[in-house]
Amino acid sequence: KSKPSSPEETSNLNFHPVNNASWKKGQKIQYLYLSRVFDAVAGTTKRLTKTRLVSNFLRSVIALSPEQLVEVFYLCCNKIAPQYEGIELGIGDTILLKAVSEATGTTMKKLKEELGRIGDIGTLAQQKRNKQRTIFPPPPLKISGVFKNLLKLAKTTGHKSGTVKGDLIKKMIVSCRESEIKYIIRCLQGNLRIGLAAQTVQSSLAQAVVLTPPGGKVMDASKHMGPGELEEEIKKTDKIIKQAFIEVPNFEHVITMLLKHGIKELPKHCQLTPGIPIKAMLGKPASGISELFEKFLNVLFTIEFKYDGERAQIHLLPDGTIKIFSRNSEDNTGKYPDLIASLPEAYASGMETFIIDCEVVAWSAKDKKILPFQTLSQRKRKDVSSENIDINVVLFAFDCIYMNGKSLINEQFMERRKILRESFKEVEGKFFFAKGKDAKEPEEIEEFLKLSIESSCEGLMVKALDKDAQYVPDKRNWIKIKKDYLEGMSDSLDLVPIGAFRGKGKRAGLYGCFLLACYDPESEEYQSITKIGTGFSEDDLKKHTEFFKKHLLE
DNA sequence: AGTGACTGCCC
DNA sequence: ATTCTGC
DNA sequence: GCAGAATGGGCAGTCACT
Repeated sequence: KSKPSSPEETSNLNFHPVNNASWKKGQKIQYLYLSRVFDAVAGTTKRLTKTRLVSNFLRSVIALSPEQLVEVFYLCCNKIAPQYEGIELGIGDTILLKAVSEATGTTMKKLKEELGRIGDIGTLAQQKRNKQRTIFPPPPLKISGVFKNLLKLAKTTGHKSGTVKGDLIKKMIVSCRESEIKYIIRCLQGNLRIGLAAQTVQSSLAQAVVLTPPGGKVMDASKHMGPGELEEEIKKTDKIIKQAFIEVPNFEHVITMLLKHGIKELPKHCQLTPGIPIKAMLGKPASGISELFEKFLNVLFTIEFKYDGERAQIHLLPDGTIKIFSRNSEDNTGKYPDLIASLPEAYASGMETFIIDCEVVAWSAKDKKILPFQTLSQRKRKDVSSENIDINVVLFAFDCIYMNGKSLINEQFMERRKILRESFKEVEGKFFFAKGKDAKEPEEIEEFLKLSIESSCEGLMVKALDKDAQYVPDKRNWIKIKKDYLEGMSDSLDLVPIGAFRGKGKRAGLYGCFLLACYDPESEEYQSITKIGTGFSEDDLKKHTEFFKKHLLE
């Protein structure tokens, strides 16, 4: 109904990755062009449209500037490096506000005031920036320049790093045009907030390489395809690309291999490798035991204790090195030298390689009992050595993803569990298997849940054994049962809202969360207990905001 | 050297 | 982590 | 049901300031 506002917005049918691109072969791509795509993506809620918008841009990058595809991809995903490399920006809202304040000549007080209404530092900065008069046009920001600056920000540490970082951000801000400033800032916040993230960007890449294959002369492969063939190709390619990112969650590696070897050869070059963490398989909440039987009708399943600790994916590399990764693929190797020292007691010396999935739990050696999460969280995280360990820990292993050179992710859990149990043995106070039971009856599950709570666990994990029981990284294919989820079993508190905080992003203009208190009759005071910000429908939020606006005390 | 603000990462 | 929402 | 974006408490580590 409306004319396309940018080349990238035109449909696949009409889009030409070279003729419709805003830049020419061999040029550095301006960040402005990407920010225009982001604007278009933000302008729709339809994921198919978002995918098409991004894929058209990626097609131009493939056709004109494949050497910049990695950086473009990183910026679309709002990341700068693989998680396991531990590269952090070290920039939060406070530093950003300060930079915006200095770059636009607005006082912090004024900015904070307006931020309450607008709910987004990026949008706020854009408004302030548009009011400034620029004497001469700043040099355009390039994608590679922005990306390099992000890495530079991450590398800047130590004394006076705050000032250096602030100056670099300000320098970028003053070069911004149109909505660039908004996305630079949101990028620094680690929150693009345009309804675009990893999954959609990966789908966009798949669509792009089908239509405009890397290294070729074909600009629009759909022209040579029969009806339905394009959709089929895209579906197949989507699967291959996503699998590649699952097995090697390193954008640079996957994209380099994709450009070099093409989509068909990609799986060969992106395989699960000890030393590179994969995303964890997760659980989704069940609200009752009956739910399990609906889901696992005629399917074997098992129930395991859900330990209250920290996830640990442990790798044995061919050179004998052991590495430990967190739930979010952070490298926690340096945090647990004690586990690394003791783990070899749990397997035979002939072991070459493995990846196992465990929970690290705080442990009282004296009482031989597990301790609460709170205790574990007090453990040192850096420069831990055997002398300065104050919080003792123990492992509970529950899955095996890789064993002696062979990936097990496509094996059923029944088989993986068998390999885990055959390859490891329990070591008192150091290494245990997660307590489990292949229960069949609701009563048995109820009983086991009770036992888990009494044993200082959070509840149960429920896992299929021999059907649809592969290890699927990043998917919530397991089921978790905590007593809080169950009707009548959760602890509840009657609290009174005594304060509210303005919402951000899609909650801008509303109260986004509330401060709750408990009345103490002795002191005749309301004592604050906690904030709460989930469980509200959009309608609830609107109503609460209207209501509380009428009852403001200050 | 001590302290508080800020950030990132666990859940 | 929990929860809601558009597709 | 997926993907994304709101939101929570609480800890250790880092850096600026005194």
